[in-house]
Amino acid sequence: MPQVRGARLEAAVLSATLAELADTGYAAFTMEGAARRAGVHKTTVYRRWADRETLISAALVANVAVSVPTPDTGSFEGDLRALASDLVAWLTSPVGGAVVRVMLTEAGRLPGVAAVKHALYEDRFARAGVVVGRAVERGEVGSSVSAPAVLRALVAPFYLRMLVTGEPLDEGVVEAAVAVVVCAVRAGVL
Amino acid sequence: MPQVRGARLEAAVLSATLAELADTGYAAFTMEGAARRAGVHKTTVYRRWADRETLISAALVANVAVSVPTPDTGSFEGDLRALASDLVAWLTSPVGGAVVRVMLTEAGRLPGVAAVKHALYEDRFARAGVVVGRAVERGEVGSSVSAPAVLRALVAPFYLRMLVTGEPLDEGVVEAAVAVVVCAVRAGVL
DNA sequence: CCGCTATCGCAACTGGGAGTTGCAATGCCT
DNA sequence: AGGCATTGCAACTCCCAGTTGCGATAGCGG
Repeated sequence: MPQVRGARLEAAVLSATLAELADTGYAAFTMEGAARRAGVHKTTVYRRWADRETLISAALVANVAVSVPTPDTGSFEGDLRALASDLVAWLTSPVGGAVVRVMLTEAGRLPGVAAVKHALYEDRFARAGVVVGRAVERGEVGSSVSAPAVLRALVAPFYLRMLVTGEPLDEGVVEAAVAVVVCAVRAGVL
Repeated sequence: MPQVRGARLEAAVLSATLAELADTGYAAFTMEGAARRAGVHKTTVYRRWADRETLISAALVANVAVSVPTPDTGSFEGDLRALASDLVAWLTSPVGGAVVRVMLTEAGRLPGVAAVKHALYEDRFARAGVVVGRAVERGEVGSSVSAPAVLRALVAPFYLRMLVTGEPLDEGVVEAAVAVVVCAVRAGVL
């Protein structure tokens, strides 16, 4: 068993941390468990990350999806579908699911995590603004449509299923959400 | 300082447990902290509840809103508004907010809590079924409307704000949610 | 009013995980 | 091969979960 060190070790520990979080949850997470899973000694973990919260924050921050391209399918409905599909794919992926779940529950109290959350939302709302703006230019929707309201209405059902009811997420849910948003926008209630 | 015992003590400990959960969160919750807040010794807590999880489950179960009357305002929109307002009032109350937050995050793994959650959802869906059924009888909506879909669409925005974005919950949010649902039902997409 | 008993407070204990320290071992770069 | 940074390891303190035995007390019936 060759001793691993440096960047490979760091990546192994962060990955083990995420796996451990997914398995046991935030409350039952232990530094020793993560170290053991990474095949590394506890002291080594503490040399790179000050404490439990710092390690967990780092693992989450390293795994949030960064800038993906803003969809441009040529139609408002197509763009909404693309946005929704991307989010559902992320939420249903093993890593994404674990990251979001932990980030939105106990770890949301950690300042580093809160900052990343905020930046992520800024990005998402900006993206929705671009999509809505193009739809307005095309004359598909009125100029009074609120982009944040559209985004909230679009994603709310996914988080409800994931965090509250525990119901599964599939393409049918995406279609339903898109249909509701399109209908609400046409009726002028968003 | 007179020694408290019996039923009053039990109530004090459960209340302190909820307060402690709201303050520190599930992960940082300690039996000694809850006991101290209740003005009671740690041993006494362990005599009534086997362990940490049992105590937390008991505190949550004792504080979930039990059967409230199903609204019957005479109109579909009025009933939806009543359902939504009740939920928002519960979510924004100190006790309700804490209970829901803890129940939907880490404590959801506890079997006793999961059972209560399930029962609560059954009740909510049944209530929504009654409201939709009456609207169908009145001819306000088509008979193909899905009551679970209506309920999900109605409540999703509240949980999104509470658990994901952290945005405030007020009557404006209720109105917006009701408007979207009414519009979607009329368009036949729910 | 007094004693009986269930209940509570308290101190002391084990066990495990957080976080720290000093030292020996090992990998990597020159 | 030598030097240096990094890792492994053992030993420590501290805090909280959970347990035990005993002394104190409240509220009960007589």
